[in-house]
Amino acid sequence: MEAKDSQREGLPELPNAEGGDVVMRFAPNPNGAPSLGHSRGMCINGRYADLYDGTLILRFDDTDPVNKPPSRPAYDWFEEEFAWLGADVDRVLRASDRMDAYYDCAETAIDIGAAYTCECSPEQFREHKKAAEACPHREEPVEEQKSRWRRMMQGGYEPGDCVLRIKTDMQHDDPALRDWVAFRIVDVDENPHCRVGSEYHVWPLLDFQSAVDDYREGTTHIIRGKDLADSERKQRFLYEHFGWEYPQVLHWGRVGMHEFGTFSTSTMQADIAAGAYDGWDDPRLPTLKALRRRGFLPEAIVTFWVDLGLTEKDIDVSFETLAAENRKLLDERADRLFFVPDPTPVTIEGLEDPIEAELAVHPDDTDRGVRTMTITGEVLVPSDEVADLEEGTRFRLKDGLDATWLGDGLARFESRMPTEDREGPIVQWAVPDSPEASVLRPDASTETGVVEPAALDHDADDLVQFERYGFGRIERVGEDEVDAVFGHR
RNA sequence: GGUCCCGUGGUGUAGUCCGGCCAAUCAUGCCGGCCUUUCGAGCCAGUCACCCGGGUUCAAAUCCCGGCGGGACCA
Repeated sequence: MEAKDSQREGLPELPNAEGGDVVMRFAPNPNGAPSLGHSRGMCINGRYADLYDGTLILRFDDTDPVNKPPSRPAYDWFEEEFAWLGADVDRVLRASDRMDAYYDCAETAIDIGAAYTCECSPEQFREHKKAAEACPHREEPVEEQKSRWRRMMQGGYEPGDCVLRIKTDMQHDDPALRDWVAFRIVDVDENPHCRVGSEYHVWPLLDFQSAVDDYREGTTHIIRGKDLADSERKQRFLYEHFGWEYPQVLHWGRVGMHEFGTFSTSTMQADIAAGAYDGWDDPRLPTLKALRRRGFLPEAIVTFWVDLGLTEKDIDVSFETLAAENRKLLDERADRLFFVPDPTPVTIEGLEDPIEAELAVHPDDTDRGVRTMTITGEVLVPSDEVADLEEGTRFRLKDGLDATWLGDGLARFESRMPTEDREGPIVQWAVPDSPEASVLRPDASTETGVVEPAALDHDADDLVQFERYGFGRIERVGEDEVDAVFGHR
């Protein structure tokens, strides 16, 4: 590492990682498609695991079938997006596969007097909490606790009638930490879990499940949102009961993006269900599916997050910053194409011979060849580019010819390319009978027009630049038409 | 109301732990210019910041105290 006054390169060092054997985990709830927000966790955890040659775990914390019910396809989506972002996941775990381990821990906790079963109603316990006094169940003998736990496990309680609590400190300054709930009973007939159905009705809460898994998997470093700062304080009580060593924790603040607002998966899920969006890859959504669809490269997303680093500030970043990262990469890679939105015909008068226009596939790399289009007298141009042209104005059909606007869909040929000087605007164009094209815009509207024939040589998923229009991704290439999705300028 | 976290330009970010080389970094944005067979890229220039007030010190973005502001969790 460099001296302290040097500019930071990449991520800061992980604290207490000298000994190697770094184990990082990314632990989402698979209740929808991974969002840009999730990708922060994937990128940063992935990068650290890489940097320290450590282990990277993808762990699904899917133990809340009621409030944040996981969704079946989301598990695969997370694995796919993780791979897309270029991270090597060493292990994939699902909390819902590990219920026996949580139960084992619960029983041990009861045996050693670290946990107790509590039949207080939420209201009753709130009173105890407020009064900083133990509830009557806390001090009952272990045998009584075990028997109530058995009753819980055997289905002898209704949801809410009994929970398992971890003993902390009923006088703790922060009431939220006083004897927190580790397990509760769930009505799984009403809320079946998408993977294990109604097999279990006693479910661990996140703080317990996550703590146990972090220990069992040997997690050395946890990076999580500072909204979960209380989790650490809660979990430390559990770790102390068991004599475990708590991992290093780093926090980051909430991230929002001006253009998208929230990254909330639950909100997106609800909006999609309500028909407000066409699906998880709707271009209006900040999901990785949508961004990929718009032609974002994983490297751009990784760089974007690494640049932001790990700050505890709550920040609102601009989509433009992400687009700028992507543009840097795409500018070099994307082949150029002519797209003419909302075309209107223009007749060029005074053209004696057809003009063969040569268009570089990439303006900075002649090795990539040219496309040719022949202008014979009529071209298609974007309506709004000629709408305000005054009669007598010189303009240029880009890479084609210079002409003078005569109004009313007529223009007079002046000179072929290349010419010495240009005056007036540059206008995009296509030849008649060009393939039709549609571009899905970021607001989910569709812009239709024509595209140069060379577009038909592209394949779905190719990333291109429609000159003077923007970067995007080809979504479908048909016999004589092309669908694309707009990414950004 | 309680507990905790955070305050550097328009947006992010480096620097804060270990005070001086910080009249403060880099990116993005914006403004202007150059270049240009793209409204992309590139080049040049400009714009804009250490929340406030005290204190310590020869010296404070950096340490201390007090405000103010924002956020999270809990109630």
